[in-house]
Amino acid sequence: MNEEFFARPVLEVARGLIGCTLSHQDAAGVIVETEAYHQSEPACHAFRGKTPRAEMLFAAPGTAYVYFSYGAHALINAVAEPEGVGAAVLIRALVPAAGVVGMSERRGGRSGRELCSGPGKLTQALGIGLGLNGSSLLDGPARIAEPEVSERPYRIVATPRIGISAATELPWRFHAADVEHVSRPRS
DNA sequence: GCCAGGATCGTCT
DNA sequence: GACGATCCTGGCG
Repeated sequence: MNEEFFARPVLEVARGLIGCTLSHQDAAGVIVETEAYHQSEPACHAFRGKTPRAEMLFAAPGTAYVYFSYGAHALINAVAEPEGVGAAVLIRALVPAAGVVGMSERRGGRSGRELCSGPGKLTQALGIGLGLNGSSLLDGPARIAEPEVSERPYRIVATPRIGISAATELPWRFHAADVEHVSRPRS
């Protein structure tokens, strides 16, 4: 995994991250669901420019953008596109791959699908907090690695994004088909 | 198993 | 002063 991977158009990065592994400390999981956000559309925090919160979205590709949502949950994004462009990919769901015991402890004893099937759940399971905002996903505490096999193991489908009220028509959510561990829309 | 409602706080208007 | 890129709990069947 290198900076060039993240410097591409955000939609390509969002699709390309499916099947990659996100790790932090001794825990890791395979990414099976992502969403793309870009400064050109109103659902993106960078839509209104470089506000203090959104500033990290304009940082170097491969930077982690971590922020608090609904007062209680940390959500992690991978900054995409060349430096200076406000865009990032929200990691929405993982299939647990390593350190499952620790993940279960941090998730209050839950197991299986309930460990990582949501953006707030997976940060809690991996122990990722606000302190990781601005760190590198290439060589920082939390890292993203490409699959060991060259071929993509998952068939990927694109659907509308979840939990937003603006630009809901864009099919910028990507997830692995036929995988149980993706998050479920509240409908 | 399903649904309704509450928690909770940083950020921008 | 309102609003979220959400999750958990409790009530009911």
